[in-house]
Amino acid sequence: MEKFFVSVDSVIFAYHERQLFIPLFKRRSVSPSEPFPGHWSLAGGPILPGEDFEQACRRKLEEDLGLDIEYLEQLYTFGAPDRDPRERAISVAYFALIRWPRQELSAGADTSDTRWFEVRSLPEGPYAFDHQLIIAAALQRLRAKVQYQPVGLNLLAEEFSVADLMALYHALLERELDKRNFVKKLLSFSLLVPTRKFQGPKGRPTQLYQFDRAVYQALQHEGFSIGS
Amino acid sequence: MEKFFVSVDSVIFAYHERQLFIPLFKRRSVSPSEPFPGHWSLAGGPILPGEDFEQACRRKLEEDLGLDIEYLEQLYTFGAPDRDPRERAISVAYFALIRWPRQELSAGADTSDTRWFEVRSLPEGPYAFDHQLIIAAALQRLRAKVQYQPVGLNLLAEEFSVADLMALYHALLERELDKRNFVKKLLSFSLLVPTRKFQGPKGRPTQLYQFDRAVYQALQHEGFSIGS
DNA sequence: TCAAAAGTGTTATATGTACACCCATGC
DNA sequence: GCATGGGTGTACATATAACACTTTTGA
Repeated sequence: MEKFFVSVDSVIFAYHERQLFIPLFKRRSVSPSEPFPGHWSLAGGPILPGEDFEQACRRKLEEDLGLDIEYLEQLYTFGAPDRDPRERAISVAYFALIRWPRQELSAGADTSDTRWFEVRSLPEGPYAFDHQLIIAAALQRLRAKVQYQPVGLNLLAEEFSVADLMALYHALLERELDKRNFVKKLLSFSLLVPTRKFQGPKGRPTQLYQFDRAVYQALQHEGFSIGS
Repeated sequence: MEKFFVSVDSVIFAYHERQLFIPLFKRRSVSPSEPFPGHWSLAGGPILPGEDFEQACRRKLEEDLGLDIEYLEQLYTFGAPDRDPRERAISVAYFALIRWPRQELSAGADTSDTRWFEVRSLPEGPYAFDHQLIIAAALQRLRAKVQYQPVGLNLLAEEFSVADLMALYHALLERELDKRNFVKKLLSFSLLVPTRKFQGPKGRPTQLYQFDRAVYQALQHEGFSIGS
């Protein structure tokens, strides 16, 4: 009976100024045995004894980024026999949604560089292990998810405008949405609760909203669609 | 860095006489170190070196049931620290769809009893490990899947009647479907290709169909819904 | 008064849903 | 001729999609 190395890796999404970002870590070559020095990689690492997968993800993200996770969902488990050049290793991948952090991110112990990449201009490479594959799977999942579930509670600030929310959908779906139909739909579910008006640097003030948590949760289970 | 036992476990679905079945194995107590003797368990076991998860699933199902798998999809990875009483072990769970086998099933090496259970009357227990949880997750996934993707190609015989297909949906969704609307929808996609008429023991002969593979595949990706 | 961003309704089309009777066969 | 299972169409309700101009503000 075989034993394998098991680690968790997380694809993290954060939303800022109407763009969607993923943080990637540039691996340092701390020891000669660490593979893929200088390659881009996800936040992740081994699971401690007694820890379950989610705890391991949260611990790693706290260690590497000093971040609390809003939402965590198991994505897929990657286990191609040759995915780690050293020996057989499997990765339980998660995808995480977070609020854009206020302060600068702390660099992790085994990384020399953390950078945020807009999802439509991810680096070409090189990527450590099969992390490029994992990122692609996470993006695909989030794109699918946005079509039949509410998304945004764990990415947007507490208060947000309809335009913010719509830009999130736009970033993911890469197609134009109709402003009027979009608002109409959301209001028809009473998913949005108006809070106050906010005057930006330019233009007419915008109405801010919060999600109605109960409705949000209900729609997560029942599903809905946003349409045009 | 920790190493864990890694195994695959498959929840298998097969459709026969308008009912949906899952095979379960009654564990023998071959050696005193094997846990859960006499408990119901899924087909599964360790992964061999050099084998990926899917290969391991297929090998196990061939060994245990002498079956070829039509469709295999990764379901979820279970890794609660206490799920195996012996030591830390994780299970990469798959769900499999197969055509109802013509001949009797062979009993596996480490099982004393294989039984097919209709999904609505699964045994109360006891189940080995967290296999009850895994089965519940698989059923939930198949129920969700049936709502937005075509299902049936890998469960039904090559030729089938609309009533067969509808009964499959009925078994999963546990609600009544409208015969007329059901046919109308499927024909509108040209998902069904008529083949020949079949005279059962009673009643009017029924029109048999095959799936149009190209349309089936397209709908798997695009998604669709069946409605009432 | 201009530029910037936000807000707002109506109509046509497509889709979904409800509903009941006749048909072909074997016995 | 009757019991069994299979087949079929229409009318109504709801949901989606397309579409452009006016409002509020700061500079």
